[in-house]
Amino acid sequence: MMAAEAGAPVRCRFAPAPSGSLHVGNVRSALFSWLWARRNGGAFVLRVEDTDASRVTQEAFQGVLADLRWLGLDWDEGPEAGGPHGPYRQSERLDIYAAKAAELIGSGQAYRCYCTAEELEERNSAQMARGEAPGYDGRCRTLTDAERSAFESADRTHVIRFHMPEHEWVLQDLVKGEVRWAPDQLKDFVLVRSDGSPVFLLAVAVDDMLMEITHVVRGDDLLTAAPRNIAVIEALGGTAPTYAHVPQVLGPDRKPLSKRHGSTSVEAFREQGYLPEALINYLALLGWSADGETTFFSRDELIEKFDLARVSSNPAAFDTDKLTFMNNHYIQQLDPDDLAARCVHFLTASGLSVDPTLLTRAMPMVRERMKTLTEAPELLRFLFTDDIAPNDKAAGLIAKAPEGYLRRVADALVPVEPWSAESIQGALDALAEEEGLNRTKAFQPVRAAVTGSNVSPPLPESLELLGKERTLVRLRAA
RNA sequence: GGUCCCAUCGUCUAGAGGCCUAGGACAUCACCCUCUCAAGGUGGAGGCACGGGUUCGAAUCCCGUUGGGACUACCA
Repeated sequence: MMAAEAGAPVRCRFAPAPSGSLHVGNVRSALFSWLWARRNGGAFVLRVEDTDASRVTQEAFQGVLADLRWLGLDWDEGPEAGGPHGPYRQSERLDIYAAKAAELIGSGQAYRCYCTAEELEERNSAQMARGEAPGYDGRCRTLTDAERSAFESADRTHVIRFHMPEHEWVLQDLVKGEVRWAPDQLKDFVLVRSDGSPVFLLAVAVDDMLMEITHVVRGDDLLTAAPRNIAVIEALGGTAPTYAHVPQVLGPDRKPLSKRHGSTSVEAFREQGYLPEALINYLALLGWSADGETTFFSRDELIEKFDLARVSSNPAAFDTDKLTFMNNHYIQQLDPDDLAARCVHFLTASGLSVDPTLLTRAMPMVRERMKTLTEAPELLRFLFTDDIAPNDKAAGLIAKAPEGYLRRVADALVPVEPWSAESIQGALDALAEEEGLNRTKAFQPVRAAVTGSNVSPPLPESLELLGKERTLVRLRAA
């Protein structure tokens, strides 16, 4: 149960089940693992736990890879990257697990167990009744050859069960600290099912050992699996990695985050207009902090500052408001070309035909107004369609405007040259003064007539981008 | 039931015995700025779960209680 020898290159891994898009809780584990690898100049290994092949589709598998790529969590070894410890999909490693299971039987550290489900259940409840910790009692551990063949000829199926060494287990966890289990707490467990398929406990141990993983960063729901992982690795003559069990990510109700809480997948956040930069920064701060003061970290700063030893051991609730705040911050950081490129998808998805040049020019006036990219369409709609039927509030504003005001605005704008935000504002202000209107009263009807909404980006800038022709047409139509 | 993990503002956290009349951020409230909406600025309210110890001194150490969570599978 010793950590990998000091000085050895750090190798971290992320081992998701390919169940479609990644859950943000898993992403945080992946991020911490990735950061630790990068921080130490080590390798990040991606391994896919797809032994439950029946439910794994190629699409789900690709979804996981796509999520990691979108987030910028690149892997040095794994599917599509290759590496010296492949294959990296567990479904392609079945013969390896079988060989290791046979090896354990050969060395007497695992055995065939013929107990039926009914028998196990019966003995379990008896243990419970006696106030003992339930778990396998070791009955088949000492079967004689004769007893074994009797079971075989009676057509009994068997599993391969690991003989858990009966001593105290001490785990030095990077996040949880020292955790101990008494000798009678950890019972013999199944390595291979009766149909010959490996169980998670076998596959993980074998893979972590063979892939020479030095640090396992994963959710603390697996904390009690650690001594069993370690036991199997040691039984196979390997050196167990160091573990870091990070607490679960909770929902607003403080229950472990799940689909129940709405969209929690990377794909969902992407579709809701969140930036990978924001998601990464937010997730990094969920359970970790550099100093308690700093909020924004670039990727390089995270790599430089991240420390598993500073990861909090208490569970954290996911707060969409804070993520959204960070998203707005990162949107403001993007240059117009980049932001525009990221907005295109959302604009076209809502049926707008986008002029790329115009879109880029519009970015400076909307970027501090967008909390998510999904807000781009409503903010910029007026630029990319001429169907600008006023909403209720806009209609109200137009109705309340002084008689003929919009026509006079149009007339006042006709001579404006050059057609720039500055000169447009000058013309609008001059007219407002003549009419005895303050800016609110003067601008709102124009905004309503030109954009169809009571809310829009700054008016003079909007009119500049829209162009004189379209502006005048809309004013006269209203 | 048993074992293990966890417990600072609503939320994320700083805090590793005196620097804490507990700091920062999100959210919230007020004000400022202002052509709408944002963004930005200033300020306010808001917390050490409870009870015992240890100590000159505890958010920090120990024990207990309470409350969450995980595990206890031929799930992972």
